[in-house]
Amino acid sequence: MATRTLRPNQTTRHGAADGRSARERLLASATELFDAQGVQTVGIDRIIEHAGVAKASLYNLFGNKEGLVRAYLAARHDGTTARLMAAIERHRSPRKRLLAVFEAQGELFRARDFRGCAFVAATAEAPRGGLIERAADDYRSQIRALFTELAEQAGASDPRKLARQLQVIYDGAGLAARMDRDPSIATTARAAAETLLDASL
Amino acid sequence: MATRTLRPNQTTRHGAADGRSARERLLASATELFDAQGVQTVGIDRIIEHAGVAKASLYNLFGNKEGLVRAYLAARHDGTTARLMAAIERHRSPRKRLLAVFEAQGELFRARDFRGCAFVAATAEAPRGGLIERAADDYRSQIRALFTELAEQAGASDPRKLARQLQVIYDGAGLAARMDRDPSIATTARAAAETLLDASL
DNA sequence: GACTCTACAGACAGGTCTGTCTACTATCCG
DNA sequence: CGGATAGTAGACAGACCTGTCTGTAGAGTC
Repeated sequence: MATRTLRPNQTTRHGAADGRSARERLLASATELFDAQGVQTVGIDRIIEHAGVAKASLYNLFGNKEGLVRAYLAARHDGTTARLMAAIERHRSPRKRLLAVFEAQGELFRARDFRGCAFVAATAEAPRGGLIERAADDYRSQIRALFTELAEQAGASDPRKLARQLQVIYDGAGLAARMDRDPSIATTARAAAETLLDASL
Repeated sequence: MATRTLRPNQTTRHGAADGRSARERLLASATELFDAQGVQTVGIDRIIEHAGVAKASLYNLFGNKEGLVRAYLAARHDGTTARLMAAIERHRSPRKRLLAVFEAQGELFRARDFRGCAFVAATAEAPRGGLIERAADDYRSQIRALFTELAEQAGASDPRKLARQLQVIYDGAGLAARMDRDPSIATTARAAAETLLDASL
């Protein structure tokens, strides 16, 4: 009874022990594995083993694999937008608020386990027109709306055009950071954003 | 014997009939399916069925699935760089040559079957440090060298910095075109590239 | 005509995948 | 105590995966 802690995420039934519920452990496990190896590559069995959770729990909680993927993407969506908003809120001047997005992105890149945008990876092999594509569309339109608002407040003469340009840079930086395994691309992206902002006034 | 043309890619042995060898048909089939559904999702069986080729031929010609993926990526690499070079060579002025890259990219986006950069998709679920990642690295460093050369010739004060910025835009445009299913992003990218070029002189 | 090369057809092994199902159990709440 | 809740363990079906193997056949070459 005392010697029960065999695996890191082990628990004494009912999701107690480390305080995390089966749902939390599954989501954490899925996030880790999906990020590292991709949604298609990682199977259910590996996720539940790593989480120390029964397969039935996964299907009770998420319905099927796609449900788990959606939850994983939703959590990422919320986390990323929260991060960006927090970085923006640290500044008053519209110019600094806009550029703060690219600084927050740089912090993300520097995280040791950064493996690129989850939506980009997930949609690469997902069926077209499915729920995963929809989740990605939602995420992207939210980011675009954010850039449009920031561009307006910064006084761009054509805020939509600037917003599109900024999103291209945001996307490109995220992609380059992953493909080249080079977080320093964020400073390049910030500089480019600044130049485009100046030119748009 | 006369009624032998059942499937589109059917042949009368020895790669004759439609003139394409087993290798060509496999590569065309793999390209079509990989582009549409992803490297992990598409299995060997579907490729050979679609190509009208025996499984043994695939393994004789490419060794294994990874070999086929590499050939697919190599063909894409050559095709894309050739396209870009051709677009560049149509102009004399260094400025126009540089911007021609983004115009060529726009043409690519407008192709009906555009599904984003194959290297981005393939590396999303490929094992790290493997041959696929290597192929992507090669491709990217070649594109970077191209941008650096164009930036030098266009008279940028810091050609490397401009090249990195341009590659970010190039990457971001390709990603946005796929994710948003919107080829018009190419004109946004071209405009951004022009602004950055002007600012870099 | 014999030989070699290239290709086809398809069975097969061994493994992995998702998703379902049965049976059991610890904890909490009333 | 007695149920409800939330979980565990693991067998199982059915599909699909990669890769190997055997056998056959057309076409060019000597």
